[in-house]
Amino acid sequence: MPARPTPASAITRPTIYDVARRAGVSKSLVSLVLRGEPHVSDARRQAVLEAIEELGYRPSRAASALASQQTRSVGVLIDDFHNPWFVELLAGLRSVLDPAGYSASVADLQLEAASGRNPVDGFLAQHVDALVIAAEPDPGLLQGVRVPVVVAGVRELGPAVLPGADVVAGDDERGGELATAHLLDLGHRNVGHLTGRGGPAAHRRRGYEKAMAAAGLEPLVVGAGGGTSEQDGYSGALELLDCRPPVTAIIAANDVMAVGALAALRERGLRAPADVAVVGYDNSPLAAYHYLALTSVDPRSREIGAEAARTLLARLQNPDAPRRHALIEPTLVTRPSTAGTRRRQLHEP
Amino acid sequence: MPARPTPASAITRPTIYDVARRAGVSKSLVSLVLRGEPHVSDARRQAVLEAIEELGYRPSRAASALASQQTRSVGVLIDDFHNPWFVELLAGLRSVLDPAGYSASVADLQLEAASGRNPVDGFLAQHVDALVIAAEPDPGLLQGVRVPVVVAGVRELGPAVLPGADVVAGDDERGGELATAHLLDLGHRNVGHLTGRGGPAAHRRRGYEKAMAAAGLEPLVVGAGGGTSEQDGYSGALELLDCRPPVTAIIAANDVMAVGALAALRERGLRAPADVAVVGYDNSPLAAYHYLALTSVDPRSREIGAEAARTLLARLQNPDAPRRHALIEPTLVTRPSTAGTRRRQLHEP
DNA sequence: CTGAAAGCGCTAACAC
DNA sequence: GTGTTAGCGCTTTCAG
Repeated sequence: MPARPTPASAITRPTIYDVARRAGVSKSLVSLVLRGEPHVSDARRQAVLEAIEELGYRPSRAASALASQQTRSVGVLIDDFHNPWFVELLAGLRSVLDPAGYSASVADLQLEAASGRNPVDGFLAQHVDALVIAAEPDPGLLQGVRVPVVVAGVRELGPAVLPGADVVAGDDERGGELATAHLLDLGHRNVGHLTGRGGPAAHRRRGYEKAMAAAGLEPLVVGAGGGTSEQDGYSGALELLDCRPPVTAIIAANDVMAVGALAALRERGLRAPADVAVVGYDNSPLAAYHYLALTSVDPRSREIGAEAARTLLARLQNPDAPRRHALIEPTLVTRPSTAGTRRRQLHEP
Repeated sequence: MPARPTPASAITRPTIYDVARRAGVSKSLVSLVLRGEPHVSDARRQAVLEAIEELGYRPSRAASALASQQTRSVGVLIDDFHNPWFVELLAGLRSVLDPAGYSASVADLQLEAASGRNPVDGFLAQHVDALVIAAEPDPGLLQGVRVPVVVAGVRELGPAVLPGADVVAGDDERGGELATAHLLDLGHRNVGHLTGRGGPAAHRRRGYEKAMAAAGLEPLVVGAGGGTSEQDGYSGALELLDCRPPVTAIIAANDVMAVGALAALRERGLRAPADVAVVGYDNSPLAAYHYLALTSVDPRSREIGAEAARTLLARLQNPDAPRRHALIEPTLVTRPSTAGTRRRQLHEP
């Protein structure tokens, strides 16, 4: 039977076979060179490399995946592309995955949900070798997943929904403590906290409460069960400012809420840090803007990503290794929003 | 020769063959059902669907791509994940691509460059059926690409680097005019502009200059050749504020620069809009924060994405159709940063 | 160290 | 309408 004619629209790309002929070697040898096997003579390796170059050859991932039963790709499930913390996470992941020859395929849970599809199914159809979950998805989504899973950044998900998954997360509780300790050090006593739904917010809140209790102070929390947007931070902060005695410092569950708090202060004719100090969480680009200059807890997302990738690689290597549960230590980045002590000037150097 | 043993780590997923056996039909029939062909009896179709359900069968994209020579996927090249304008673009793209059965694979130019790889090569190895370029990549990257390309959002790239590519972009020049006209309407005469490198900034600037000229006013531009970050906006605005006569309004090439301008105002003891009105571009989430409340030009990125996807589908259908070059009309979103006229109060409703 | 040969799971002719 | 069959481009034994 004659070969099927290639579709008119198909671009006939050179195959491993063309490379082999051009280099005067066999197909297998080309495959060996591509995979970086050491047992190939330099002369032939050179010939193959040149042929690849001359032909503009690019290996077909589809063919290689089909033959080897692995794609050397991992699916990364992000919560929401709007929330830029994932960018650093991704950079960290790739810094480890790339050298190991793995590629990352990214999906946004919000976007997928909006299209009514299951992002995990998509990854599975793609035959990803493993999954990184950097979100808090509906538990059902992960049901029946048979590839290794690493939960990155979100501490909650681990033991509950995914008994087998490794977890690499920021120590949000520690971060909450850090922020609170900083304010207490500055002499603040009436420190309020803006929280919201979700695992990370809950841990941050716990850290705050722990540090307050340790100092013998009464915690003052607002926003539990609500959202974590700028609007939520704004209305929560208004609530906090109406408390008596008035708060002299506010810790927000994230930077965006902290920006909302700044708006609330302004609306009340107050300034940060002169009247009320403000601390955010995430150390996002927002926090560094001159106009905002927020002291913020840095969860070190890049580290989390890199560690998650290392964990993944180890798991791929040894599926039966004991589960890992790593917590990355956050750091505090101080900026003018908490500069000096109370009643100091706004525009610090 | 005996079948090669499946690797220990491989998860043996059901194949089309298993489904066929289970449903009591042939493999081809299963394939037909999957592709939604109409010429299949309802009884058999039902049987196949049930078998698929029972087995938890998921078609292998690798196999299907290899056999059909098309992946029904498109590569989307974003400039920088930190800049969230791509989120809306992507949502627009997917709103059209999803129903058509295409999936989108996203890469970030910055991140790829950092790993020293060529994102376009990655897409090509993945055998994407088409490319959406939402960035201004090094011209060399696109050399020798043989799949259809649509340039989305960036007007410059089109004719110059990619003679064959369709272009769907925001009308940045119009946006610049819109912003300027708004300020002129408000009675401003000394309107300064913060610009920077890149095609979009250049068009926005041109719109500004055109509108100023039409009103018989002298344009005042700062930052040409520089960056477009918050820091650049900050230092540029400082420069603008030192001009004589002093500006009463500033148009920034994007929202982030506008935030930098706000910081510069504050540092000079000025306020927006009471002393100086400020306009951004992109209508990003930033602009909507209470604390910033920036009037901003909305490029309607979601529309751009949807239109780009439509263009792509049309091109895939008919490779020889004439090139399209669509410009999406931007809108202006007014907020307190330009509220009222000059010398009015800050906190508008 | 190299070459031959057998599929990976699926699609798309073609014959039944 | 339905079954048969020959590959898609690559990896991977296994024999030279």
